[in-house]
Amino acid sequence: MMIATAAGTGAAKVDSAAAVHPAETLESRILGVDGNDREGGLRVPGRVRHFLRDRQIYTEGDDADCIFKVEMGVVRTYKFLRDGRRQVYAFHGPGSMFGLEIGKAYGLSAAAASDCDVISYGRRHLERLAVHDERLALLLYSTVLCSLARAQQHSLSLGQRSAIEKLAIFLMSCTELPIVGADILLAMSRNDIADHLGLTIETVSRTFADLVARAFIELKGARHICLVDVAGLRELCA
Amino acid sequence: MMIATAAGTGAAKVDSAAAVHPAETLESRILGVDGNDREGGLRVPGRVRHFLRDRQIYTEGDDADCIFKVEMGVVRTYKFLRDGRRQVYAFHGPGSMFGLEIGKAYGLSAAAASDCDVISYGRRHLERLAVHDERLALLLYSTVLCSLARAQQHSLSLGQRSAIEKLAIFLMSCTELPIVGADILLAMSRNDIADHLGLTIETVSRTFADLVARAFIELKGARHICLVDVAGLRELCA
DNA sequence: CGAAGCGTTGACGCGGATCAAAGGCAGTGG
DNA sequence: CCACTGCCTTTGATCCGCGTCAACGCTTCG
Repeated sequence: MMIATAAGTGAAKVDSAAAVHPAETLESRILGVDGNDREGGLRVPGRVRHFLRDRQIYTEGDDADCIFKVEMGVVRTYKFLRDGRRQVYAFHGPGSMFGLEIGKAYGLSAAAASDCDVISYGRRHLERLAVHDERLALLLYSTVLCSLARAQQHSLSLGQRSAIEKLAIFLMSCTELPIVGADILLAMSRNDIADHLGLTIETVSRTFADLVARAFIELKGARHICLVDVAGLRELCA
Repeated sequence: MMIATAAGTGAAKVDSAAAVHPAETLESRILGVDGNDREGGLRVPGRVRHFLRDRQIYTEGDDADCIFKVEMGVVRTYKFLRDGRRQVYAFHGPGSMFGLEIGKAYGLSAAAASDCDVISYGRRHLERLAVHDERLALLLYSTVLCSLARAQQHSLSLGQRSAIEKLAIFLMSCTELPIVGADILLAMSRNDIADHLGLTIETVSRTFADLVARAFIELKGARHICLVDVAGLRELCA
C-alpha cells in the first residue's frame, strides 16, 4: 500500500514490477502484490469525489451503500470510543479499496488523511454484477482477504510489539517497495500514526528521535523521512 | 462465536434464536448473527478430523489447500515471533470457519485449543464450486468479512484498551448471548488468553482477581466463570 | 507420595502515558 | 518582507500500569 509518496522512485518501480511474489495465485494476481487495484482491474464506472484533508467520507452507523477506491491521496478508517480514545485501523493509498461491509451499516468511519480523490461505487450494483461476473467477485473476495491479512499483521504489532518495533514496521509498510536509502513523505500526522499504533504522539515523536539516534533513519522534516538503514529496520520487524 | 461452553443453556438458545439482528442483510442471513455456520449452510461434503488439545492443525507457511470448519471444541489461530512472543489472533468455536487464504500458503498457524472435531474442505474444490454456486460464494465472502470485522474489533482492544477492559470484552465475546448470571466454561488456558489480549498470564490472573473484587464476576474454578454483573461488564466495554 | 503443569500472589522495575512547556512552520495581515 | 497567530511537533519531568522475576498453592497423573 502506498500510504506515502516515495520521493525519487524511478528505478524502484522497475524493481518492484520485475519482482515475482512467492505467493502468487489466482486470487492475488487479480490485484497487485500489495492487494491494491492500481491497474484498474475494477472495470466498473464509479463516481469520482474529492475530499479535503480531515473531511469525513462516511461515519460508523451510516448506511453502507457505497464501496470506495482511493485514486489519489490517503484515507484513514477509524473508530472512536466514548471517552475520546481513537483507533485508526488502516491507511488506504491509491488503488486501495475500503467500505466493504457485511451489514446494512458501516462498522467504522472513514475520513481523508490528506486531500484525496476517491471513486465510489454503488454497493448493490457491484454485488449484483458480481453474481455473474466471476472476475469482479474474485476481486471483491481478494480485497477483503487482503484487508484481513493486513488487520492480522496489525494485531500482531499492537499486541506484541514495542514502540520502536511498531514504528519500524509502520515505516516499512509505508514503502512496501525494496528501496534502499529512499525518502518517504508521510501523508498523515503524528496523531494519526499514534492512534494507529496504539501509542501517544509524544511516544511517536520520541521513538522517531530514537530511530534517528540509532542511525536507522534521518528526519529531513517532520513528515519527510529518509530510510538510512533498511536492513536494520527490517531486522527490527523480524 | 461460541468459544466457551455455556453451562446451563436451554432457555438461552431460544432467546438467541428469537432475537433479530438489526444489521440483517442478504450476506449476514446466510450465516448466523455471529458469522458462524452452525446450521450447516455449507452443503458440501468434507472430511471430519479429530484433534487433541494443542495438536497442530496447520502451520504458517504450509500449503493452504484446505478450508476448515469447527464442529466441536475450540481452535486457535496464532503466529510466533522469532523471540518466542506469540499473538493469538482468534478462537474459533463450533460453526466457525478458518483457513481461508489469499496466497498459496497459510499466513498463520492453527492448533486445537481444546480437544475438537474439525471438518476440512478441499480449497480448490470449494473455489471451483463457488464460481457457479452463488450461495457458496456468498458464504465464503461473508465468512471473510466477518473475520475482518472481528479482527478490527480485536485491534481496538489491543490498541486502546486497558487490561480490565480487554478481559471484560473477552468474557462478553465468550457468550455473545444475552444471558444474565450465566456461567461460562473457558476452553482455553490463561496463556492463550494472555497471548490473545497482548498481556502476560500474571496480569490476566490479577485482572480476573480484580474483576472478582469489584463483583463483576465470580470464579468457581480457574476456567469456570460466573458473570454476576453483566451490565457492569458491558459498561466496561463501552 | 512425588513430580510436573497450571494458576495465583507478591515485590520490584521499566516502558510508555501524562502533564507541562518550549520550539518550528505555515498562513495571515500589516 | 516581516511580525503575528495558531497548530503541529519536540523535549523534559514525573507517574503508573503492566511486565518481570520469584515463590507458592492446587490439581492431575504416574
